[in-house]
Amino acid sequence: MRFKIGHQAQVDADGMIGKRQTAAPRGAAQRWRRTQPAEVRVDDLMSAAAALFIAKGIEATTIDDIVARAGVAKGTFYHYFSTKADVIIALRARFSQDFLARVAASIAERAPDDHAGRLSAWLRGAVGTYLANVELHDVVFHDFPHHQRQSQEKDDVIAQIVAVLEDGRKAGIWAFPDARSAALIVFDGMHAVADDAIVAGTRDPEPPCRLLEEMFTRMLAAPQPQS
Amino acid sequence: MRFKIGHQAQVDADGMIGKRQTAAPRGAAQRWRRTQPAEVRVDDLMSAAAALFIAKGIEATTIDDIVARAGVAKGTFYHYFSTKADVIIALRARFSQDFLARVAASIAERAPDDHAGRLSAWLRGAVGTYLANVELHDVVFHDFPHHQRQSQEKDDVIAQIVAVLEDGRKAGIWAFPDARSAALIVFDGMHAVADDAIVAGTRDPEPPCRLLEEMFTRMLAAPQPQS
Amino acid sequence: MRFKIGHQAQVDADGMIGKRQTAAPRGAAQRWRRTQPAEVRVDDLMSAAAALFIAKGIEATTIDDIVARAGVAKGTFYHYFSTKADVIIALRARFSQDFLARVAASIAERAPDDHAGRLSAWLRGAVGTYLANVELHDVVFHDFPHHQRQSQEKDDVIAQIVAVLEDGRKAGIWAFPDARSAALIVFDGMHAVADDAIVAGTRDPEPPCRLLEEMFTRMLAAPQPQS
Amino acid sequence: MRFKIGHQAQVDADGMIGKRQTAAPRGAAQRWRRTQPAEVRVDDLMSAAAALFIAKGIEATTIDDIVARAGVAKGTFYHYFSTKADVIIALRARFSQDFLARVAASIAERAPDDHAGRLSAWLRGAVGTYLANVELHDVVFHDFPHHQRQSQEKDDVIAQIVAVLEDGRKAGIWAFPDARSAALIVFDGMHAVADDAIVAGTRDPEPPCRLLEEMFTRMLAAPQPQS
DNA sequence: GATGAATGAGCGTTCATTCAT
DNA sequence: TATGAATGAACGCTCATTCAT
Repeated sequence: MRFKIGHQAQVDADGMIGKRQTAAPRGAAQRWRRTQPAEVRVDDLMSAAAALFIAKGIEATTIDDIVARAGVAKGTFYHYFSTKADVIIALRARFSQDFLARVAASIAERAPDDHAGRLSAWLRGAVGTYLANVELHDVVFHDFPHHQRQSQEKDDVIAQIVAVLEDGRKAGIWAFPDARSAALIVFDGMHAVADDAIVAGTRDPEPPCRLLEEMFTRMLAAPQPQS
Repeated sequence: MRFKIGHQAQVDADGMIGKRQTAAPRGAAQRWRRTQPAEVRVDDLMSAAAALFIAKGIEATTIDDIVARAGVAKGTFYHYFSTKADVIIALRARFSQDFLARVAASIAERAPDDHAGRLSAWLRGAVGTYLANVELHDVVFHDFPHHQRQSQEKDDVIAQIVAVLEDGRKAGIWAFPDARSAALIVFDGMHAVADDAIVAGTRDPEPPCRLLEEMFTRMLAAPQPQS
Repeated sequence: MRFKIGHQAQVDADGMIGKRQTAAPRGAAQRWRRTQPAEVRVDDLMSAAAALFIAKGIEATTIDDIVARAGVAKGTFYHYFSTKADVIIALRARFSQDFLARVAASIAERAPDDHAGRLSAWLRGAVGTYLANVELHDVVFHDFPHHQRQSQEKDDVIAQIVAVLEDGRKAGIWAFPDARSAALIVFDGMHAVADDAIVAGTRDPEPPCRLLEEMFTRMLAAPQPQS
Repeated sequence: MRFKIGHQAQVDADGMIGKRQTAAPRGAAQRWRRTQPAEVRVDDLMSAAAALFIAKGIEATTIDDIVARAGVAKGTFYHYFSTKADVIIALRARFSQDFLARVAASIAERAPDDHAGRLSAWLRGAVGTYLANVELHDVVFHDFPHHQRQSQEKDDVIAQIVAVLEDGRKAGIWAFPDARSAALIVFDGMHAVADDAIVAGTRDPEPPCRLLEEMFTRMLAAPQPQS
């Protein structure tokens, strides 16, 4: 099964975020057009860049490398991006949209009042997507110098978690002094534990997910009313 | 009050990590020595680099900038460091040593069996030091491309937290499925909340500290035995 | 009289190997084109480099010198050559092609069965071309560190001599234990005697040519059959 | 058997030219002296340089490399040599002295009137020494930029050959238009054929020696008087 | 839209050499 | 003699960006 998210990239059943595989290969029924729709060119360039960034690092990747891999001329790159940093920003946006979409899909499978289940779904969706795309994640979120402490991307994800948490609080099963802070701990804690799993060598998302579930369940649990 | 940590840097009462201010200016009683003890030269170079990295970013800082600020010739830089990246690594080590030392000092002020107090001390020491040195922290831990998911530096801090947590568990006041994971959540959660405080514009460590204390206290609390 | 050899360089009646002098100066009927055919740029760069190498030596010649003389930007140099050593290699190839062509032309003027004449033609062609281009020869064959004991260039020339010698042997006028060795002695002996002539101050090719002819004629002569 | 030549180096029975192995190792009966006799220091430095030049090439060898290998401080190098080129020149002189001495010894084994034998001895001595020391030979005679077409070193060897040839001419067994030219052909021809043997992969001096003997014997042979 | 030759400021790094001790 | 920290001019090379076609 394959579902399309946004218009730039797609997430397949394995949670891989990456180069779009056009169902109908270009040039099948028509002659090879040197002129491609902007969308396709942009996508080719971004995918080429992503692959190279992952393989050799951002700094070591030159525009020449990117255009060579994308099979276009140097000037073409500058038709679509004004700067190398531009591609990274675009890549970051694409990554985030996909992450958000996938995690949202994961949450949507649970009943609206299954708060524990929704948190668990968030964790499983997030860890799964993260583990499946660490290299790209690192490139767009860490290797890019002068990273922003504050970013729209992170804020969007935090908002997503906050929504889940607030619902649980309203239902009386969770309690916390500040939803945003709790969400931040959930988000960064998730990354920390997932990273550790990677270092440990396993890419099986189950163990870190269970761990995170237990820790955060305790952290968020509303004090039991005295009977 | 001023206390010396290690031999390369020092942390003063304000928690600032940085350029050593020599009490007795060099050359007081003697002629200006072109030749300085290696320690001093290295320190000068590192401090100059740190200041520039913070001010203009790593990439934008040239070796020329660094040596100009340190008041030495370009060759001298390469006498002590083999690469620009070398300084960053040295800076990272220095930062970590100082962080560790300061937090350790903070913990040491509490009684060995005051586990909650020790965790609180860790949090306050960590948040305080972090807030006081974010710029340098960012430079050495984020702006440097190809950061390591796994680093000795982080591991050392994690070990420090693990020690505190294990003590509390042995005392029966805390429970958690895995000490290392708990420590990772504490460490990265601390950064997340502190970062948020910075974005919010306040550098007062008190609010984030309280928040973290409450969240982590719940997360770690051992279930109350049924009476 | 001027005849073209290959497409990169030419040898004029004086036997000078070097900068192409375009008959019709570029831009005569058209506007000055910043963009030149690759051939022309490469040629300009190589000729500028050759002149400078001869004048100041390879090491002392900087890329800046070369591009200044060629009237292009530094980047342009690296558009066509990947390294300073690259130009030298190209220069070497160009030199050899020209040498080979010129000597071949000299030989071709003699009758195919005039073996002594062909050897003489080789010697005269070789000495003449060599004396006319010693400086460039030295630069590309001696001043370049890590010269190869074995080179395609030398082998090509040796093959040329071997062909002449073998023809003479088949005709029964020459005898030698090993054609390649004989050719090597002819080639290096030629250089040695020509060098000595240069040191002696004369650039008149006649005396060394006569000397070489006599020596090699004796060396190669088949023993006279007893009548 | 071991015989000493000059005061700087020695040639052993195998014809190896290289680092002096002091019979009585320094420091045997005495304490290690930081201060060494100038001779020893010079020798250590030259040998260290030679080894490095052979291993990594002249350009790639830095003064730091040399002093590190010789086990002295940088300043010490400049006590004994004023320039990197200086060492090469010294190495060249040492090489030539050894070459000359060894070949002279080889010749001296033949009777003064055994002209063919003396030429043969020269060839065998020269080829043997050359093959045994090609790497060093290349370094000091080829890899050094701006080589001199005319050098005292080469002239000395040429003079040695000239002496042999003239003796043979006076004895009436050889004839040639010019002794110096003949000697040059012998010298450079020897190098050419020896080089070819190296490329061919054999270091057995016998085959090239035989070849050279035959070629040069014919080249030099006085025409048989008509009976 | 697409090309790719040309640009040139800029940077990290090297290393022979000096000289105060 | 011997040291080795300090020097700093010099250089090769990079690469993002432009623009005429």
